[in-house]
Amino acid sequence: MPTTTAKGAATRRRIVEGAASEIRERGLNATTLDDVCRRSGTGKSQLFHYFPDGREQLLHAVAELEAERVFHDQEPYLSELTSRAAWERWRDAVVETSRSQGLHCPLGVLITDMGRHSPTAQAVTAQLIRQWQECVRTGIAATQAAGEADPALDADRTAAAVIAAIQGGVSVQLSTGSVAHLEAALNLCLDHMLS
Amino acid sequence: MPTTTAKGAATRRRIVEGAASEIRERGLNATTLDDVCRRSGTGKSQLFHYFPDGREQLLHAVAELEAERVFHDQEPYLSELTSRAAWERWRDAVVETSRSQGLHCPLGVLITDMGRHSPTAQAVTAQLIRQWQECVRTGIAATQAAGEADPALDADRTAAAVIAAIQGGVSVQLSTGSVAHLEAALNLCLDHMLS
DNA sequence: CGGAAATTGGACCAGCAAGTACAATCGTCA
DNA sequence: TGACGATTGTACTTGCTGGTCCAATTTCCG
Repeated sequence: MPTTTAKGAATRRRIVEGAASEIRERGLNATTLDDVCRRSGTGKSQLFHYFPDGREQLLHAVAELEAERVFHDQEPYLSELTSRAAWERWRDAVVETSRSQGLHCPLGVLITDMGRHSPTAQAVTAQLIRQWQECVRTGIAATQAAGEADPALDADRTAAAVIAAIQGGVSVQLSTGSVAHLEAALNLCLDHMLS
Repeated sequence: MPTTTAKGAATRRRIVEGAASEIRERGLNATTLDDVCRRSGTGKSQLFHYFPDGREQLLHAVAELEAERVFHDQEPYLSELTSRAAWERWRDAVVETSRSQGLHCPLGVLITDMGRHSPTAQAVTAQLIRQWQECVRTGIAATQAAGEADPALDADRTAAAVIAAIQGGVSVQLSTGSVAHLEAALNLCLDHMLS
């Protein structure tokens, strides 16, 4: 592994981001390394220079980038989940993000496309799920502490259910194009928690 | 399209079932037509004889088969959903099926793998979702009529949430190997409905 | 400056998978 | 039986994709 300069790091970044865009827009198995090179204005020699293990290694980097993006999108809402109004803002943000991104949703791509085939990407998604669920769990506990949520709920299991609801809504959206299921699932979770 | 004899129909069936097994066990993109031929004890000439449009057409047939299988597995439970005990039996059946099939779950394969890439398979999954959701909706309405479920619930939206919960639980399972999210999501739905 | 190391371009290779060609059988029905 | 269409085996073609090679060029740094 040669030491890398600023220029090299920039190229590497262009490659990863180009790959992420390409995968989001056209799907994982439809994306070839040549596509990535064309998109990022590089050649295969660069790609294999920065990712000596080839496709797998690049995919791992993409998975990390997408995981970070998903988490980053949620963060501003996740930290303030204590009131019903805050939960509803968060729900609206989730639905709206999913609607506007449509099939190009990083979460959907990450979990449904990448998660299964390469074990390395699977580790990244598992980590994302854990981290995300932990944030939701914290929000639920805070809402309970604020007296706005049913104190009898198991915060961790409920958080798991919320994550599954989102994931399921997104999956259905990927098949049908409609966010109705995502909305319904989130509404049910919120209604159950905040009563 | 030549007229097909009994022997031909049997061969065709073997091909579709072989393809379905192969896809369930090894994933969609890892399954080649040669794999399917080897598995079903046929050759490419048969495959293209019965599926002149090749891979796409075969995938469509596989999607139909899997959709039917998913629906058929649920059917005995879906028709008797009126009491809490019945809902719990159904939940246990869903979880157990998903657990035992693990990564070989037809539903997961169908929606997460096949649904997106070929529009024809997408139509099949959309149909499956509609049909399934309708059954759940009927069960919810029946439970409400029996006085065991909250009558204020919108049966259709609730059914949509339940479908999303299952789908999400299965998706998470495909990434993490654990059915905990599926269980949590279904439990939340049941708790919300039956109170 | 000047050389070593990093970076880049682009041709090339090997293998695999979808799809084709075609001839050889098999089955059925007049 | 015999002919015609359905069925099947095999070898082949074609295109693409991940990955390699190597020489040219740029960048860094004493």
